[in-house]
Amino acid sequence: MRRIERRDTDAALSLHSKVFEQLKNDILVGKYKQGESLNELKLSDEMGVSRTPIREAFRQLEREDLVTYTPNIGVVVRGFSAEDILDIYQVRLLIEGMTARRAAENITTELLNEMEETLELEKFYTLKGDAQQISMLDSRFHEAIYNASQSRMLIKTLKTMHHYVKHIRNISLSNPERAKNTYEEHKAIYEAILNRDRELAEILTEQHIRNASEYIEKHPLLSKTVD
Amino acid sequence: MRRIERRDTDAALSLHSKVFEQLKNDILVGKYKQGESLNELKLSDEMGVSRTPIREAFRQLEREDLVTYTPNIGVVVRGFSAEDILDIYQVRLLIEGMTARRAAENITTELLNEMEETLELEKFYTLKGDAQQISMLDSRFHEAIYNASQSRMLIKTLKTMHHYVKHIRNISLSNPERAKNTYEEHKAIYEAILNRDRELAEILTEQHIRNASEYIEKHPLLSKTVD
DNA sequence: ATTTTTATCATTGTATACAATAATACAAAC
DNA sequence: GTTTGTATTATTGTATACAATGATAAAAAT
Repeated sequence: MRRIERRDTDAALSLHSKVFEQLKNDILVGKYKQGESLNELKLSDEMGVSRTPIREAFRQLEREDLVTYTPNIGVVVRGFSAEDILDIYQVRLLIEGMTARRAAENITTELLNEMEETLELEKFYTLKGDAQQISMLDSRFHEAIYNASQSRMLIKTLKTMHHYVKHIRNISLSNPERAKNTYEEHKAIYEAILNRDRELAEILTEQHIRNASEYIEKHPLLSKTVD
Repeated sequence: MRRIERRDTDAALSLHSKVFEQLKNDILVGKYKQGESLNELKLSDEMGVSRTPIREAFRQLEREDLVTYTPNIGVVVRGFSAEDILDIYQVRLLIEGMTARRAAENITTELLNEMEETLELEKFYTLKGDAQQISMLDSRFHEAIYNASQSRMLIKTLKTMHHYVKHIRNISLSNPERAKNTYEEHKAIYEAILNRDRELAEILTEQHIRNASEYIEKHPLLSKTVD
């Protein structure tokens, strides 16, 4: 039983936001399995909060497509399948290239610095072999590109998919060779964006996604259903 | 033990769902303008419900990117700009073609019938010149393709964008010539999917989006900020 | 034994009460 | 006049109470 507590560091966040993050994570790591229905009273008891923030989190999970909701019955977990993962990479392949192109056009110096710093840290932890940190930095790198694209729809779409991607990445980046390749590919993309080379940024990004996708397809843990 | 089935005719929507639909619509038609903050108590008073369903609707609007939320302060309307509209059509151009391709591969007879019926009605109302109905049927046509694609991410992404698109369509389809062209283009796409011609379905859909986009760009009402 | 009905319980839906935080107005200090 | 501090008010955040609906089990009817 995990209780949600207010600490000084996250005092700004409201309970319903924390409940949302918690439930999202729990679903993604498989604590709640596909088809399982979530009970408001039980959850509020476990988390030490009332039903109100639980319900508000449910409405968010519903919009993020992580649960399905039926009036007077409640929410059941959707989880995601191997097909969903392939789906995500197909869609990413389609739109992340364009996002990188837009980033090359519109990126601010602030975000360029953010990317540079992220890359340096990524290099450091890749040498060190810290998969957890690498995965986190990978996310930061990609999100910087999303934000740089200046496209509201691309940002929203990619960020929504991203919480699925993060989960997958945790597995694929535990392979040191894939981690090293990822760093090299990121570096090349960064330089293309730095040089405002739209065409190259797009091509390299597409290749990067394709590589990640191919790695996943042949990975035994990920080619099977993940719920 | 008798199995109890839930018919979809007895919609019995919960209040928070209705509040969500209402607020979404109000934002899209411009009742609440960009930057305007939404007051829970005021809204619950106006709508004759308590704050609870209002807040739950807020959490949904937040996830749909229609408002921005700040803890302890509340939500403010995001609205959408001319750039956002161009954004939407650029992203649609990128992914609806692929969606149609997938639909051609995976569509069920049930959805084919749905498309056919939609098209017939569209023809009827186009001749009649009922812009309201045409717009609704246009949405139905595209959503049938989304659903046929069997891709969870494509469905989610496109449907999320779709509520913006619907609003734009209401304006562009009031032009009888554009309405007629739209019908012809839909019919061609339908036949490509019916014949399981992936390539053609993709190409025609891309062209269809491109046409719609071009019409919008030169439309005086839509080339300016719409909030 | 099976089905139907009825009663009971569990769970969700909504309203309201209270707590915590932010916004505002006003007064005091400089 | 501007700024700072403080009291007041408005608004959001959460918990709880009650209502409505669905699920379940027992009883009655066939």
